[in-house]
Amino acid sequence: MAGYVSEALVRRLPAYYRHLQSLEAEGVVQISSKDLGERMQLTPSQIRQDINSFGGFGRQGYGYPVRELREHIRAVLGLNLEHRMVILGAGRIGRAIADAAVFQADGFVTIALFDSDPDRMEATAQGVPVYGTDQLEQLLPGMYVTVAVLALPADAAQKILDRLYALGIRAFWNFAQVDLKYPRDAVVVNVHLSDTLYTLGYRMQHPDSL
Amino acid sequence: MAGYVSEALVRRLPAYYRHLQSLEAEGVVQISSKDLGERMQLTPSQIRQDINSFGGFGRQGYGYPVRELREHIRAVLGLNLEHRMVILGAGRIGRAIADAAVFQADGFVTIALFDSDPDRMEATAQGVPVYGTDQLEQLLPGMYVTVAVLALPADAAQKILDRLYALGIRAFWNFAQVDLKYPRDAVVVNVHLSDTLYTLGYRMQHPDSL
DNA sequence: TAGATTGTTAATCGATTAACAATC
DNA sequence: TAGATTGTTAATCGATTAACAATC
Repeated sequence: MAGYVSEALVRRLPAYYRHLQSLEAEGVVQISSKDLGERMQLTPSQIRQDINSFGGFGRQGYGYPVRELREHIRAVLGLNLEHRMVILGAGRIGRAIADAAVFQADGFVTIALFDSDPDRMEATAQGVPVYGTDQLEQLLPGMYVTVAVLALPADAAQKILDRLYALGIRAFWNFAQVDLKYPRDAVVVNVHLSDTLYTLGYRMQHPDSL
Repeated sequence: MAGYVSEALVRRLPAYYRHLQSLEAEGVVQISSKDLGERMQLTPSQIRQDINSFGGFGRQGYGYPVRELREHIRAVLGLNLEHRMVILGAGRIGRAIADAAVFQADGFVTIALFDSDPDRMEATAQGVPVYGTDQLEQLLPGMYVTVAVLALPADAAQKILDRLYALGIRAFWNFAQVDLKYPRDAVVVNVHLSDTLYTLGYRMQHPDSL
């Protein structure tokens, strides 16, 4: 089904984007499914299936054009749009995200942070302002943000999500170690750091598992 | 195949552990596949298949004992062992990980950080020391660490991994935005933050995709 | 005992791999 | 043209769901 992006492919898309970016930086202009597969640790067959679902990028006998393909995937991921973000929680994680140039380069710009601790109101190193969480309802409507980053304790996350949803936010990047409840029209992507650490613990004991 | 943990289940294991932990904290002593499935957003059928692969925890007519099951999964994940870690890169991410109590509670203890920038040699807020990366070969053997956290720029990560592998480290928790090469007896778990952000970008445009 | 819920087999679904004709 | 490599169909594999007998 051309145009349809399977759930499995959605998960691989960032890796495609990342590898095509480095290939482009290396000056590679075209690549075969065989070579790309080697680089990404995927079978050539899978690469062809995946890329084919975007439509006709390939040229028989030659391979795929790196730049075109990267640009297309960039658009599919929505990285050409500007995504304005607020960060809930002005601890180390929150501040690190606010100031990280990598995310800004991909269109995710932090407008402000919010924290309930009066001792944390100092702006970030890059000058992003921090406000009190009690000012959320007052300030957020004027900020025109579409994404909220949840960088606060697990027990505070659900309540804040509900408040933000009520204010119109529909996309959440969640760093709190908890599975949140949310309406069907919201999108939540979790970064459960402990989960990845547990996986490491498991794989250390079962090194042949992959 | 009892005893065999499928790759798909390995990915779900941290979520099982997390949910069983909260259930235990709530005082729930036993739970049915139906209720646990509702909570974890999995079908009861899948819950039964999953848990059954650990052996006979269930009791027909009653359900599963929460504490026993949580303890078993904890052991499967290797969280009863102490894992001594060093962190490469004493930036904000590195320091945040070193001081985070959550990871220590699960047995992952940071012994030291290493950085190549002389301006970053100050110990962390919790008093974990920082050393120069040039001292790695000298200091690491006496630290008895088994895990290395890569919290440094993408272009430095591969070289450091190679050095650490030569020093006997076989487990890596990688925060650098790059896919690393490593021998088959090493284990690398990636935390590609940008990747999760790309996924968010995609899902914001395709909210019905899940 | 009757009701609830597991353990387990069979059916289904989706994703990956293999194969090869089409074609640049 | 000959060689390389895609696009696409078919075969395989693995994971999920459905169903129900076993049993607490």
